[in-house]
Amino acid sequence: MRPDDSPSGRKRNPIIEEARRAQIIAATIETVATTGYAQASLAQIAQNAEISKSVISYHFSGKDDLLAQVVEQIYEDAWAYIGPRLETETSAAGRLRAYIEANLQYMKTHRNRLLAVMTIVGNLRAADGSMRFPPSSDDSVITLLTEILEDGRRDGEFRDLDPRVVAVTVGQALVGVLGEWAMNPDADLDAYTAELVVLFDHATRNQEPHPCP
Amino acid sequence: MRPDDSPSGRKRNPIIEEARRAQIIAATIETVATTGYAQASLAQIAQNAEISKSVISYHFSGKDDLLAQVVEQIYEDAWAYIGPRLETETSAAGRLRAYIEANLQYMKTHRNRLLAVMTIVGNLRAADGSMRFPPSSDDSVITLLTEILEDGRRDGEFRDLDPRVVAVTVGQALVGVLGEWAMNPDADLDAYTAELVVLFDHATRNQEPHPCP
Amino acid sequence: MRPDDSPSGRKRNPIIEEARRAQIIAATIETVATTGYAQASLAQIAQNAEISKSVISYHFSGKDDLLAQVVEQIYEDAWAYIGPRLETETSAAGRLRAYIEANLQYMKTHRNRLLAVMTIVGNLRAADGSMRFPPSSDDSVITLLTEILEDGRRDGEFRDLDPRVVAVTVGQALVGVLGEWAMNPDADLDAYTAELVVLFDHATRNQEPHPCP
Amino acid sequence: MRPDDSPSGRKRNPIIEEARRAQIIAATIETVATTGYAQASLAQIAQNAEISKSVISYHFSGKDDLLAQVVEQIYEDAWAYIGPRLETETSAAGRLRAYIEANLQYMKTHRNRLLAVMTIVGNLRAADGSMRFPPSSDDSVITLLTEILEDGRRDGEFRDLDPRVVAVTVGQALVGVLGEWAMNPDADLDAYTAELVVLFDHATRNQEPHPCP
DNA sequence: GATGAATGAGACTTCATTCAT
DNA sequence: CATGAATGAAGTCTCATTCAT
Repeated sequence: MRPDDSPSGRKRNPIIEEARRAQIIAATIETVATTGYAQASLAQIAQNAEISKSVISYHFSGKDDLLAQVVEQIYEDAWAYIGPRLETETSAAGRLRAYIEANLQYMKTHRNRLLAVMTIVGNLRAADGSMRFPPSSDDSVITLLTEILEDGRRDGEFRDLDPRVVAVTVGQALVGVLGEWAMNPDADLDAYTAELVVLFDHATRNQEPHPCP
Repeated sequence: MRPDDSPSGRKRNPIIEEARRAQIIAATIETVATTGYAQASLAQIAQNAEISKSVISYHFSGKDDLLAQVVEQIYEDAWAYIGPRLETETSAAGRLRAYIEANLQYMKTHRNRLLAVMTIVGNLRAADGSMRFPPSSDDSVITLLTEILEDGRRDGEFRDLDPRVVAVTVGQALVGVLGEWAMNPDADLDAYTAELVVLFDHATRNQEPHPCP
Repeated sequence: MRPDDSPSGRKRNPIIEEARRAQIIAATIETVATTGYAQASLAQIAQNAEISKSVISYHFSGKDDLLAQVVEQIYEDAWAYIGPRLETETSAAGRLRAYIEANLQYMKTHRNRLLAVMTIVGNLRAADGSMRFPPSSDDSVITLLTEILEDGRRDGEFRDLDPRVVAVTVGQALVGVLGEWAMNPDADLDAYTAELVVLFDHATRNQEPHPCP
Repeated sequence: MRPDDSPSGRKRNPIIEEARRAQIIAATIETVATTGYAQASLAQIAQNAEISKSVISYHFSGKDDLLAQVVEQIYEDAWAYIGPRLETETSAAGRLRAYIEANLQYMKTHRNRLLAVMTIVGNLRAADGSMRFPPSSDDSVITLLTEILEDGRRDGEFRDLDPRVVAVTVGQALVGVLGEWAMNPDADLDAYTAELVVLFDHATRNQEPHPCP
């Protein structure tokens, strides 16, 4: 039974609780990133965390719950890094560039989180067989990018593009570059970042006919 | 044990052999696409194929072998459709557009193959835990796109882009759009295709300053 | 460890102690009656009692101890109700009838105790696999009924029956009627009671040949 | 997956199949009778049967399925013994006596089946917590006895009794005597049988006032 | 060529129990 | 006196694989 379900009103120790949760989530990220979805059994995770299997059952209601919380935790964490870096930008193009750069920077410093989130998102299914997460990018990311692109188009910064298609493309381009880097850690992710920024600048910017003298 | 290894005195019947192989692969595609990687047990696949589990073991050396052959079969099949459609194009931009269109068209008519290949590629691992396939796009696809982009840049059709980064981006953009459509079959894939064509045209084309009269 | 065994310097508080014991036993009866033996885990019981699992371990030396005490408590309670109702009877037949009626009346007003005791008695085993309680009826009940029947036979009230067999039969007949009512709470337990009284009156009474005039 | 679910139309070997089924059921009866419900794990059963645990899963869809089939098998078997012994009787009283005698005789020669069926019936629950079998006696037994009693009452053989209550009482009396014997194998079951026959003869027979000369 | 049957490893989960606080 | 946390054993079940037929 999860502690939350306990009707006891007595003291709990949220610090230890949270510490264990974090430890288990970290071990899960490590295990999933290293061994893949199918091999990431609770036994492996517990071994990596150097705890007993049942501790996981004690803190999470099951394997699916654990994996889902891992993804949500990473999304939250990533957004805590990216969000502030968007607010300092004034133009839509600036925010688009900032998003691309911040996203790649975050993942660059958290390779295993990237691998774990990609793996889990692509595999975790609900009981009815439907996917538990949208593929590859959080829905809120697509929404955000769509808004940026709409803003830019309305203000004339961007050409007359389809915001949603381009948003999806940006999201997947990031995943693509990250996937390349995931497979080949020696790839120059900074160079990729720079190139992507230029690419989407070209792809989105409004190219008015030059006023000829 | 595969028949090839068996010095059995029986006559081999390559026709039946091949028919069974195809039947099993088809059932695997169906099963993986419908139920996901984890649920695609040999039992499920055999049930879909209306054969006994042991038949699979007879024709394939194991589950991994089966899944790998499924992917290779689909790649082969897709290329048989796409390849000819590139040859009629003369410009690099034309070939880039043709690739995007042909790829999406093929997947549009083979939804389950798309789902199966995405699922397997993202999950199948070698014994050492490393991925058995590059993520999301066949290496040969990236190579092809890289060549097209290099040609275009050399000939001045394209701007001074990084061919590999853009190639990866194109590949992932396709996967992204396909992923969208995979989740929401009602999405207008043709509209997405058109948008992608325009997007990458903008993203790659050389925008020389207009010669003013 | 039970407090009795602990030479702790703390003051014992027998009032709280007993209150907790009663609360836990009540929750156990409720849980066993409602969910069955296998589902009656300490966690479930603790949840029903709105206490922590460890409290149970503190007051009882283990699950088996708890269950055994539940049964003994119910037997004690039932006898406190039935006993006085026998003392007012003078004939063996009257005491037999009174026992049947009082037993069924007690269970009628304590349905969950009935269910709990039937469940536990039928399942709780000693370490060597032997049953911890005689099946369905307390030994002392059989002894009591046997004595009543012996008295009645000796005094000529009853026919020449085998006291023990009839005693067991009475006991099981009660269980049988209660079982019926346990499954179908709408059954008319009072009608059953009346019928049983008549039945065992016929079954036991000495039917001397009528002295014909 | 159970073989029944296999869509393969190819040959099955019902002989081996049935032999294994019988072997597993026998081992289950043995295990449940000996160790009780809670201790009768699949591991124990498999060990008694000297097979692997998974063989059980192969032939039965789960533990509940196995236990339910054990009960049904025993009921069937018992009826195959009892049924013919009723048909030779012409009076209701004769059939009542024959049922009592045949039932006890069957169980006397199959002590473990008795113990197993009592144990399983009292414990096996459906997913919603409700019992899977009526307590202590098959419904069809109660129905049969009720019919016999109704017949006897209609024909004037029996007094004006409540057929259902008496039927339940007979059923439970049998269980009671069997329970006694189950606990104490040295008990004289034949004596019990004779006593029960007399008891229910007295309890049911119509005692018309003797016609005095 | 194909199959039914069997296997053993390993998966997830639940449970009664213990211990420091 | 009570608790939250942790444990390890055991439970049921699924799976890929093998083998005699």
